[in-house]
This record gives sequence, structure tokens and C-alpha cells, in this order.
Amino acid sequence: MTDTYYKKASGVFKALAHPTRLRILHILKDEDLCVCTIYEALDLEQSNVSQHLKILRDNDILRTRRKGPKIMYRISRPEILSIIGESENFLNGILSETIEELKGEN
Amino acid sequence: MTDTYYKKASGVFKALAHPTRLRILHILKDEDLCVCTIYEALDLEQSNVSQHLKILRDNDILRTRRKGPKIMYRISRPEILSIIGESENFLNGILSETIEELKGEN
DNA sequence: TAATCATATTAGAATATTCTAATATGATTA
DNA sequence: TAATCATATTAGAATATTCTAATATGATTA
Repeated sequence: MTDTYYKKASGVFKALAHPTRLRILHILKDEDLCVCTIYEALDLEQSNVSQHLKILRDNDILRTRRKGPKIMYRISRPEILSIIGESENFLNGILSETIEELKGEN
Repeated sequence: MTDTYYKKASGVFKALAHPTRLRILHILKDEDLCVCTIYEALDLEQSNVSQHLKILRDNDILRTRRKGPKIMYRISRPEILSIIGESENFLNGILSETIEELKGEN
């Protein structure tokens, strides 16, 4: 594994490392949406959301296409959903371990 | 999905979002290692590596056990390897697309 | 083509991350 | 138990990220 590879890979994780950006990916899970729908759904400022979208685009996580006056965003590849899905599995695992530990304290 | 959930999930990605930390996970892929082996393998300062290890530990990505005078680190759960594996798939996918695009330019 | 609509970009202050250097901690061994 | 060995922590400067507010861009519609 090369130096460039780890830099690129960490860039992808960095792009995923923000609650707002994870939320964006969540609502794009199974439909394309325009910027206005996204920032309204998340109740955030347009400029803020555009900046987060840029980070996701710059790391090839999202793609765009124009639809009339709107720009539609979509998740670029299914692997992104796999990464997020595995992170959910991981957090569930950690959580259930914590619960087991709490049970053990009786 | 709750506010706390997204914060926790983004914390995991933030922990993965550094070349050194990805390198650490790479060499821990199929064996436990002590801190000294890790920082020698990566040719980095002990203190720097200890700080990165702490970030991984704090996010439940790594666990420790004492072995004589040494502290052994290991990957806490297989899901971590799945996340990293999927990120490799993703980057390979993006890369092969780029190659296809270059071919198309002829 | 002028006005509008949707989105992107820039500036800059606040906050977070990273690294090096120095020091602390705490088990282990002589 | 004193010295050592392995690791952790702290301080602080340099750099990166995030947000709000303001403005720019660029297609579309009247």
C-alpha cells in the first residue's frame, strides 16, 4: 500500500466524518435529490449544505446532474452504502457489548 | 437515526480519517502487536503513535491487553476490517472508472 | 435580454486536529 | 526498592475544519 493510497483512503473517511454529511448520505440512500430539498430536509442553511456537498463530491462520494434549474445529487457507488452499513454493524456490536457488560455488573 | 447516533458514527469515521491510523490498522490486520513494534514498523515517533492509538482506542476500534512489560493492541471487531475492505473496493471502483474515461478520450 | 431562481464560492472568526519535545506513569526486573 | 523499560500524557505552535454572512455564477424564464 502506497503513501498516495493511504492519503486518498483517509480523504474518503474524512469526507464521511461529519454528522451533517452522514445525514445527507442517509436521505440520498434511495433517491436523487436537489440541494434545496436536502437543506430543507435537514433544516440547515443553503450555503452550509453546499459546502458539505462539495466535500462529498470532491471525494467522489456524490455526483451531480442538472435537471432544469436544479442540481440533483446522488450517491456515486453502492460501496458507499456498504461502508455506512458496516459502520452501523460495528456500532451495534459495540453497543450490544456494552449492554452485556452492564448485565454482568449485577 | 438520532443526533447522538450520527455524532458517534462520524466519530468512528474521524478516527479512521488519517493515513497513519489506517497504516496502523493495516499492520494489525492479522496479528496483535505492541506499541514498540508498531512505531518501528511505521518509522514514527513513539509519542505520535501513542496518540494515534489513543484515538483508535477511544472510538472502540482497538483494544489492549498487557503482556509482560508491553501493551498489545488488536482490532476490536471484524466490522472494522469490513469497513476498510469496502473503502478499498470503492477506491478501486473510482480508479477503474477514471481509467475507462481516459480510454474514451482516444 | 433582464430578472429570477438555484446553487456555488469567498472571507474570516471560532474551533479542532496534528505534530514535536518534554515529562509522567506504572509495571517489571536486578 | 531502585533502576529500567514501555507506554501515556501534556504543552503549545502550526495547520485544518467548520460555520455564518455576504456575494458570485450561471442557467432558465418572462
